[in-house]
Amino acid sequence: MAATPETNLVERWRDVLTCYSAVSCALERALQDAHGLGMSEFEALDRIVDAQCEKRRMNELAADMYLSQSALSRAVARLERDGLVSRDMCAEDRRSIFVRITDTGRDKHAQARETQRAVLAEHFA
Amino acid sequence: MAATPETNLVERWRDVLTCYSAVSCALERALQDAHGLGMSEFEALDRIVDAQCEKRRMNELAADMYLSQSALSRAVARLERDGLVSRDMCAEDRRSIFVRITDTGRDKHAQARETQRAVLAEHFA
DNA sequence: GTGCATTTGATGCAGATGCATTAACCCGCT
DNA sequence: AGCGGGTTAATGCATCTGCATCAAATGCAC
Repeated sequence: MAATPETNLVERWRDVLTCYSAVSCALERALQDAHGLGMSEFEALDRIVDAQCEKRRMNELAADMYLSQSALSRAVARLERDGLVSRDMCAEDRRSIFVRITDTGRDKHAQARETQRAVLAEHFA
Repeated sequence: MAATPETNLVERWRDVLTCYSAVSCALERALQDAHGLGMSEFEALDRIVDAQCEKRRMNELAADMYLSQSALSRAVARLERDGLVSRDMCAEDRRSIFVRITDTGRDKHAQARETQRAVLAEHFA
C-alpha cells in the first residue's frame, strides 16, 4: 500500500487551499491598493487582452473564467463604470454583448500586470 | 534563458486558480446538497476534529484557517445554531471561547468527510 | 490598586458571489 | 408568418466575506 492515498488527497487539497488563499489574498490587496481593481476585474481584463481579438462576447469570457454568469455580468458592469471597457451591441446576435477594452483599460491592465507579476514572483519564490 | 520565467509564474497561478475553482465549487455543492454544510463550516469542523484535544479556542482555530476572524466567528455561530458545536466560556481567560464539537457534529463530520474524499478523489484523479 | 495599551470575539456595514428568474432574442418547425 | 424551446445577459435576493469598530477582559508599568 502506497502511504494512505486518502490522506494524500486531503493533503494535496490543503496545499492548494493554502496556496490559493495566500496568493489570492495578497493579489486582491495589492491590486486594490495600487490600481483600485479587484481580482475578478483584473482577471477579466487579462482574458480580454490575452485574446488576440479586440472584442469578446460575454459568454466566451465566462467560459474562460471561473466566475458564474451573473458575477461576470456585474464585474464587467464595474469595469464599464470605471471606463476600462465598453459594452457594445453585437449586430449578428442582438442578445450578445461585445466587451471591448478601452485605452484607459489597456493602460490600467498593463500597470496592474506588473503588480500581479511582482506578487506572484514573491509567493512562488 | 529558461523559457520566460514570467509566463511560467502566471501559468502556475492559473493552474492553482483553475484547480481551486473546480474543486471548491464541487466541494461546496456536494457538502451543501448532502449535509447542509458550507465548505468553511466543514473545514472548521475538520480542524477541530483533527486537533487531538476536544476544545479549540477561536483564535487557535482562526490561525489554522484561511478565514478572517469575523468570518470564522460567524461560521462558528452557524455551526452552533445547527447544534454541531458549542461555545463555552474559558475560565482562564474570559475573553476566549472554547469551541467544542458535539456528538451530532462528530457524526456529521464523519459523514461529510466521506463526501469530501469522494469529491477530491474524483478531481485529483 | 490605577491607568493604559493589547488581546479576544462579536457586530454594523459595504461589497462580491451564486441561484433563480426575467426579458429580449434566435432558430427550427409547421 | 407564427409558435415553442433554447440561449444570452441582467437583476432580485439571500448568503458569505473582510474591514472597521466595539465591549469586555487581560496584563504590564507605575
